[in-house]
Order: sequence, then structure tokens, then C-alpha cells
Amino acid sequence: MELQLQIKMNEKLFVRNPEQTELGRKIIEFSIKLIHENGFEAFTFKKLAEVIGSTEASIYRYFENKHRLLIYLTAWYWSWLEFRVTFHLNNISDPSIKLKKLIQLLAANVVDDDSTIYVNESLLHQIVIAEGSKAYLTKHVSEDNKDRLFKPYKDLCSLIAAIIMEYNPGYTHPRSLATTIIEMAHLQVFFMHHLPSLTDFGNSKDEQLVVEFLEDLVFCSIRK
Amino acid sequence: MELQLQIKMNEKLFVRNPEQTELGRKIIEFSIKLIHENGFEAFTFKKLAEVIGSTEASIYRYFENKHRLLIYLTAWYWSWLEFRVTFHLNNISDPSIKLKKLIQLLAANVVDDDSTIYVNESLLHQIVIAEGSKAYLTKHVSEDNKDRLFKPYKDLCSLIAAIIMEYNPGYTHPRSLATTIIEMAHLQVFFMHHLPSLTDFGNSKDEQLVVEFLEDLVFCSIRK
DNA sequence: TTTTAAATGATAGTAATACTATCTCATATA
DNA sequence: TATATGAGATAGTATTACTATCATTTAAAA
Repeated sequence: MELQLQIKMNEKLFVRNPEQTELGRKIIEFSIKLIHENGFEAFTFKKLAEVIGSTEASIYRYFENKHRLLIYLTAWYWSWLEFRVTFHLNNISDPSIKLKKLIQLLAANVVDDDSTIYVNESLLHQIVIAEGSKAYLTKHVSEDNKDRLFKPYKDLCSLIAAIIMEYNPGYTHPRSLATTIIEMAHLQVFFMHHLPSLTDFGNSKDEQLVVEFLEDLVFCSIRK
Repeated sequence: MELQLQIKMNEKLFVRNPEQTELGRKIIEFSIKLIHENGFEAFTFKKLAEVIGSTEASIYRYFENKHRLLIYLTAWYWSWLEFRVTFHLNNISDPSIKLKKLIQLLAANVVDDDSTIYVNESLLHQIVIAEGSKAYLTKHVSEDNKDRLFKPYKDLCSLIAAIIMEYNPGYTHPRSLATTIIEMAHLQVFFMHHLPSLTDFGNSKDEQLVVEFLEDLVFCSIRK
């Protein structure tokens, strides 16, 4: 069975839908590679145009600016992750197993899954870890939020919060705990690799230890 | 009693020590105001030079670039916070009271405390919330880390981890829990103000609710 | 098959950004 | 009096982040 995953993206995220043309897909594919390689600050549309043999002007026809492209990429990632979570949690009734699988999906390394040819999910995962928060840490968050650019993140948050409430309907902070899980699943991995003394994982570089930390954190908190 | 607080900063953070000259102190004072007003992305040395009636070139004599200045400001903030924490926790023996005070100091709004004339701690606190993570979310974290630019953050992390271990010597993730407290104390406040549906604090805009969330999270986790 | 529209490329240009370099001058210090 | 330090003034460069225009290719509609 060979399926192509298509994620419906908010129209405000782009000027022209990049999924519908060859150049658009190349922009997605190579922006992921370039941002992963050099970081978001060093990434420019000019460099991107060079590597895909196109022009700056052509890329601007797809994305207003590089920040919008970053929001697009993160939004895509959160949508993809929500789909993955929903898929993996299907037919599981025990909310504690759901939560464990979820933490695993969030913190563990991602393998490029071929469900989309032009998106390398593994690289994108690493981008979201290192650059993801820059999508909303801006002076124009509120306007961007009005355009619903962060809806995929919020949807994932809601999904996690719902499972938490399933586990313990009396828990008072399901959403804040959900964002804590999401953000820490990423930040602890980042710290483990780059500022290891901020974690308890030393130089092991083993994402499984982050999973253990989060499981402990979550299940202690929501224990009835 | 009138005391002037002087924080000894890592020499690698600056080209010339800004605390020792009039212009240097102005750079600190007004960079805080400008970054707070327009955000770090829109902040430039040129604009800063204009508002303090100096030149771009003069500012470059103090800081290599604006990113270094951001690291300087955050490092200053973490050092200041560690001092504050140490001060407030002095003579308290009960680690649970220590932890509660600590969470309060981290998440609650800061009032400009006049212990340093040219640093507005209240604005700086807000800057660290919205821009702080950009100091380390870069491609050159590891080199910056080798220069010990993040030592103040790490020191605070160690301090918190030590209190956690005092409370429960058997707890296995004191450092990761410490960074979780620090980061979430800031991020939940940011979300509460700008993306409220990611939290359980609605539109209350009350930092005390973040404190409650964190207390619950921490004490459940480290319960013996 | 022709017409038309859409997508891209080619080229040019602008304002702002992120610097570096040099020279002068005032002031403080030795 | 000599010297070093701090800072202003000025200039210049490469890059960034765009915008605009026009030509050409390609694809879809008539």
C-alpha cells in the first residue's frame, strides 16, 4: 500500500500553495535542508534560490518572507505529528498507554517516513527543536495568532489535554501540562545535545532518557 | 542603606566592559528599552545609537554584535536572579518553602528594584521571557558554551537542582526538573498573554496561576 | 488548434542591515 | 608634558530583504 499524505494548510501561511507546483515542493524540500544545515538566522531566500536553481523573486511568490516559511514548516510539522499521534493511538482505550506512546512520539528521534517525498521529517523534527519557538516568539504573535497560524500546535495541545482529562478528569491544568510535555520533549533533547549540564542525561545522547523523565513528570502530576 | 549591586560578568561577553563607562551603561539601559519595545529582530545598533545620541561604531566597541548583547543581557538577568534567589532563601531551612519562594521569584512579575540604576529589571524580565531562548537556540551554541557564556543560567539550574535534592535525595532528574521550572515559569506566562488557549489560565493574565501550576507540577514529581 | 492564463526566469533596483576602517578630538592620567 | 583612553565623525562594503517589470515557457481551456 502506497499512500501520499497531504496536509491541508492554512491559506494565510503562504502566498501561493507550495504543494501544488514543482518549484513549491522544492522550496519546502531544500529550505528544510538549508535551515537544518546553517540555522534559521543564516538562511536566506537568495541562498535557497541558488541551491534549487531558481531566483529570489520566484520564492517570494510562494512565501511572504522567511519567517512565514518557518511558521509554515512548524505548522506542517505539528499537523503531521497530530496525524501520527492519532494514528498510533487508534484503538487504544487505556489513557496511560496513550500518554506513554505520545511522549515517545514527541521526544524520540524521527525517522524520515516517505509518506511525503519532499519533506524530510527527521530533519524537520530537528528544525522544530532548535528553531520552532522562534515562530511564535515575536512582536507580532497576536496578529499571527488571529490569522490562526498556530492552530496545528493548538490542536495537538488540545488532543493531549483531552487524554490527560481522560486519565484524570479532576486534573486542573491539562493544557499547561500538555504544552509542558511538548516543549520539554524538545528542549530537553536540545539541552542534552548542546548544553548537557542542564539535564541529567550527561553525554549519553539517548532520547529514551528524556522519555523517562517526561513519563515520571506527567504521571506523578496527574495521579488521581 | 543604599547599595549598588555590581554583577561580575564574563569578559567574553563584551569587547569593552559596558559597566565602566557612561556610554556603556547607556547601551545597556537603552538596549533593554528598545528590545522590549520593538523585539529583538527589529533591534539594531543603528537605532540604539540614534536614541542615545551616539554612533553605530561606538556601540561596536562594546559588543561584537547584537546577539552577543542579548547573551549579555540574559546572563546578567540570570546572575541577578540567582542573587535574588539566594538572598530570599537565606536562613530558610525547609526545602519546600525554598522551592515555593523560588517558583514565585521565577514566575511572578518583577518590579524594577533600583539596585542598579541603568538596568530596568522589570523590562529585562519581559525580554528574557520573549527573547531569552534565542540566546542559545543558535548554530553556535556549543562554541558559546565553551566560552562559558551560559554559566549564569547553569548556576541557577544547579542551585535549584540542589534544593530539589535537599527535599528528596532520591529524585532522579533534578537538573531537568530545574530547567523545566525555569523555562515553564517563563513560557506559561508568555502563552498566558499571547496564546492563552495553550494554557489553563484563560484571559486572567494572573501570574499567580502559573505559580500554582508549577507548584503542583514540582511537588507531585519530587514527593517522596 | 488556437487562445489564454499561469508559472517561472531574468534582470534591475532600493533601502536597510551588519559590519570595518580611519581619523580626529577631548579628557584623564602618569 | 606626553600618552593613553574613550568617543564622535565620516566613509565604505557586502549582504539582506525585499519590489517591480518584462519576457518566455508550459499547461489548460475554448
